[in-house]
Amino acid sequence: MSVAKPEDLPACEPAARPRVRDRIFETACELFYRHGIRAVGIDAIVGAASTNKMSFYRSFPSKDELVADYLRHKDAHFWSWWDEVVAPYQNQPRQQVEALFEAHVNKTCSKESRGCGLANAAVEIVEDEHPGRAVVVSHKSEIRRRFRALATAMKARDPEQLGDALMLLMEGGYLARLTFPKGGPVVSALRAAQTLMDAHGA
Amino acid sequence: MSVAKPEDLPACEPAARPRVRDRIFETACELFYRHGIRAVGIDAIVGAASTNKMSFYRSFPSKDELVADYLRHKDAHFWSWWDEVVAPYQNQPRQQVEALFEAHVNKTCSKESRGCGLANAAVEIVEDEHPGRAVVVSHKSEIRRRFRALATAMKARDPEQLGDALMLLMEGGYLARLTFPKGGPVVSALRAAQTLMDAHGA
DNA sequence: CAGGCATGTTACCGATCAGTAACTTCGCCG
DNA sequence: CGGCGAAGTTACTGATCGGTAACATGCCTG
Repeated sequence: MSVAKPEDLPACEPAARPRVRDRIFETACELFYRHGIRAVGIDAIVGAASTNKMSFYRSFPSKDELVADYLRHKDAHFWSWWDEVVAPYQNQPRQQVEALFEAHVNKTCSKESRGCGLANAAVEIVEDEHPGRAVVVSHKSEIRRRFRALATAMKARDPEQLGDALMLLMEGGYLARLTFPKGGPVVSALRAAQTLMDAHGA
Repeated sequence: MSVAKPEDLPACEPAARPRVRDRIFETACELFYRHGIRAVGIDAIVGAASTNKMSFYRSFPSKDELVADYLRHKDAHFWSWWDEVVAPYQNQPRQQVEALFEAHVNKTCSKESRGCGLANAAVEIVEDEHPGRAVVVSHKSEIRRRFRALATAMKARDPEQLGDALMLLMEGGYLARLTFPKGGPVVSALRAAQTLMDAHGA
């Protein structure tokens, strides 16, 4: 592993892999999201990435580990999206939720959307031992935690109840997206969230 | 079922296949629901049903067609559940929705639950040509239609908006079930539905 | 008993799956 | 130029995928 002339400056990062690994990873992410995890094999990935299987296995220990990486990537991407959407409304939890739902509706209605990659993985990955399973579980737990925290911050009458309800609205939109070509019921998500927050006096 | 000496009454149904087909089908339904569609192969099904592949292909034209049958079965089962839950509350749409959500929460929290088989199929089946795809789409469309009809019947201020919101709550519960071992946010679904209906003056 | 039909058995097909070995080529840098 | 590492190439493994052919049973009924 660690090559780097040991004498001077061992280059903190492991030389930042040139490109093949990134090309494979990017391709895999798109294919997994668009067609599902089980539906996409290694051959399909390396084919689409214009490389070969050996180059793949030089960069990734196994498909399952690649899947876990894909899910970690989706997780990180999701939270940076969240933080970005929320940023303009410091200490305004209600506005934060509204911004989140507005952005969520837009994102989910776009024609490239296939819902939430993490949620889809929750359907496809059943085995507890799969390295991606833990990523999915902790992702969804964090969503619940954050919605409840927001509900608390906005002084809702029953914060846990409101937080859960908001999460259900969001997750439901992801799921519905898969069967309704234009998004379907998701379009009502923002107003539903507002109605709930109003009713909770927040 | 119907025995009937063949001399009279030629039994309109094709003699109601004895049992192998049913054994296979029942086994397949359980495996598909528990482990997912793509994760379960023909060999696994016939193995679990204590038969062999030939007997399978004498009863079903292909795996895809079996999957479609599985989904049609889930669909029929779902609507008979719905009608049953709703039956005691004729012309009381609000009570019908409450009964539906109460039953939904109970069902979804049970430890055998793996959410909604149709929704899970929406994740796994991406190809438009797959015979199961149409079943899933029409199932979800009908859910939306019914929720909107209920919202209309209860004279909600904005029936389409309320109907969609109720659907999102329900679908969200199915999805959350897959990551939260005890059901998670679903437990709040009934109260959320009530809050929404209250707010819509229904 | 004879016939017929539902089922079981075995072996196979070609395709694809995840994963590996051995060798060659390319491009960069000293 | 010489060398080294990253990448490409080809061929392969053994398992599993969906699906089929040919044949051997069993069992019920006429």
